[in-house]
Amino acid sequence: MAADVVRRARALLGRTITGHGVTVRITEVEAYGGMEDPASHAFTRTPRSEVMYGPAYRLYVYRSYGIHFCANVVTGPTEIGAAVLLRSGEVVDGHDLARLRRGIEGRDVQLARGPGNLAQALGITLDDLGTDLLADHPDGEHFTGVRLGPEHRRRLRIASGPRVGVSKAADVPWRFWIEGDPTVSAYRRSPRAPAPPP
DNA sequence: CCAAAGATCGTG
DNA sequence: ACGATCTTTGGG
Repeated sequence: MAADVVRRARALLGRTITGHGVTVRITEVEAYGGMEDPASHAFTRTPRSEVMYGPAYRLYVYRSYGIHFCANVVTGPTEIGAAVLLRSGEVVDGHDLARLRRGIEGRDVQLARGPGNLAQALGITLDDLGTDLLADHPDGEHFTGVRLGPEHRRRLRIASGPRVGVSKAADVPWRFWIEGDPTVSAYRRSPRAPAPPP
């Protein structure tokens, strides 16, 4: 369970995800342990988080601070509610569209840096809630949905640390990123979290 | 019914 | 350090 979502979180690093014409290589993620994890939206079962209890590799999307969307990969098993928040990525295709959606030019490392920015670059909204991220699509036509790319093969140097922005379980080191990658976001502790241990 | 919180981000 | 912005959640 806990080990499972962590393993799947780490396995998402280096893998690509395509959203509505933009593809990113995932460089930073956070694991959330579902009903056992006080920081998870699935800690208490509510309508919002219902898809988290469903089958693995579906998309869980929520609105953050009324402003952004955040995209998560549900990791199963069903009824547990575990999921992985996609925090940052490197845009590898659809740069123009990503720049347009983000309203910035130039600094491409910032196109999908941070979960709100990543979802925006991929064009992910609540309309995409529940999407099967592994469903294959007929090729030949331009694909406009959301899908994960093939599993990443090579070994990566992975670093870890506490999750960003959570007020509960604030010191659980379930944030994972590709060491040294410039697209990884900065750590920010929640102001509501209790003081860190010495 | 109402109040509060929130897995953020850009600016100052 | 702060505000934007709004949905969801939980308490009374």
